[in-house]
Amino acid sequence: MPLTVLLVDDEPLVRAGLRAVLSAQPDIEVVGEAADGAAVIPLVRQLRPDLVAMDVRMPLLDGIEATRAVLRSVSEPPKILVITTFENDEYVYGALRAGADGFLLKRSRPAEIVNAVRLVAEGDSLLFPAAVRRLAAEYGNTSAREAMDRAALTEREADVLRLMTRGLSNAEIAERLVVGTETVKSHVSAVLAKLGARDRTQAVIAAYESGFVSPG
Amino acid sequence: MPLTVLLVDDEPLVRAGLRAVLSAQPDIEVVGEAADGAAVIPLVRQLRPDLVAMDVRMPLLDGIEATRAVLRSVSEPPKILVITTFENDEYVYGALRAGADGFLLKRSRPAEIVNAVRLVAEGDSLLFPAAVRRLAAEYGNTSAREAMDRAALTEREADVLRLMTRGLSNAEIAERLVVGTETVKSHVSAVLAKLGARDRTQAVIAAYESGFVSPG
DNA sequence: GGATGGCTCCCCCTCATGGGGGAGACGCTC
DNA sequence: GAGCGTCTCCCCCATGAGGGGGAGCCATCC
Repeated sequence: MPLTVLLVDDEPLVRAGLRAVLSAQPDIEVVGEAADGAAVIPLVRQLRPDLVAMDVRMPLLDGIEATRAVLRSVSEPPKILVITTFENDEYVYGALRAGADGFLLKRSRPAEIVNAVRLVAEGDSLLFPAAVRRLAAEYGNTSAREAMDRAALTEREADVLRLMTRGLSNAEIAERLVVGTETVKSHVSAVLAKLGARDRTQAVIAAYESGFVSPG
Repeated sequence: MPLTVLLVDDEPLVRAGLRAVLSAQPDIEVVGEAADGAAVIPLVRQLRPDLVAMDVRMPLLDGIEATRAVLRSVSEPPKILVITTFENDEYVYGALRAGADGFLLKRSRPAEIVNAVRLVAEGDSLLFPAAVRRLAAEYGNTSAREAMDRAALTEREADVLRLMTRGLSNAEIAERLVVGTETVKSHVSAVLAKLGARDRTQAVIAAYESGFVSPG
């Protein structure tokens, strides 16, 4: 059975784009659309989607209030993926506090969007790596490392990512961790998926941008 | 005899900060200040400093031209340490090509600033510290200055490295720069050689560690 | 003029990388 | 006990990446 998604955005163009990107996936089905937050609750009750992809800035009822309302009024609420244009959107922080499971930038590439939908639907939290640092700053007493944990990296995956940021190859990481190269490849693939990275270079960039590691 | 330093920066605040940091060292003496590049040459002739700490972006005469002018017009030129606010290094690489001996980010910690001044004054160069050391080790009796020259990126190579640090593939870089992928591969190979990196991931790491780019 | 260096593009080649599957062992929770 | 997640390892496969060559064009410098 496919992954069912409800789209909520006041811009028809954005909805059309998301529908095109997501419907192209065999395992994802867009079951409905809404143009504002007020229409979300009845649609969620009626359609029972696995995930709601929702803009944070909308008329009538914004993403924060809509998220809160959905979580209150539905017994088995869908996962909620908040969509935003800006990285440093204070609305995102509010939405995450209200219970959203992750957020995504509108300018993300299609592959990243699909990846984010799948990850959040599967229960992992997802924060766009470049924004983790800012969120960590906003949370104040929360460390960047803890914010990174919201991206659901396991201990071993974090070990692997750390060695990746030292420039090690898979074979060298395997030697360092005393495991097989196939194991390292599994972990690397998991890291790439969770960070929304296409290759290890992008993963290292995400690690620096997120504060997972710092220069010097 | 103390290490004599001439400060050149158009911002009085920066000069005051550098003076405070450097004067606190018993072996370093700040012998003069200048607010723009045009004032550098007469001051160098008059004061004969061991080292000039110079901002790259200045009115009238920028750091690149000032560096070139000093090296041309003085028989025994001082070491030149280029200071920059940004990791966006068009100017820095221009200055290094013009003959500067190293560069430093303004946001460096005081200890790093002092260290950089001492190192450059002693004849060591600061560029990509890790890469320079590797190159020096590889080429044995090669001086640090020669190693740095090898590590001085051309403009095009800097362009490529910058796009590498944004996670782009060779094909994407080629598209962005409107050249062929073979050309990009040539530049990438040159960048890897100059940075002492084995692959693009290590090059990106070197870029972050050196301040060529910075997170956020 | 010749030399140098940067930018461009081409060939061939090897191999690490990453995606697609799957599977067993272990420890945890329900 | 069953289920789940993590860690471990395996297969096949396509391809991007990087090394080692070479070459032409152009600007600058001597």
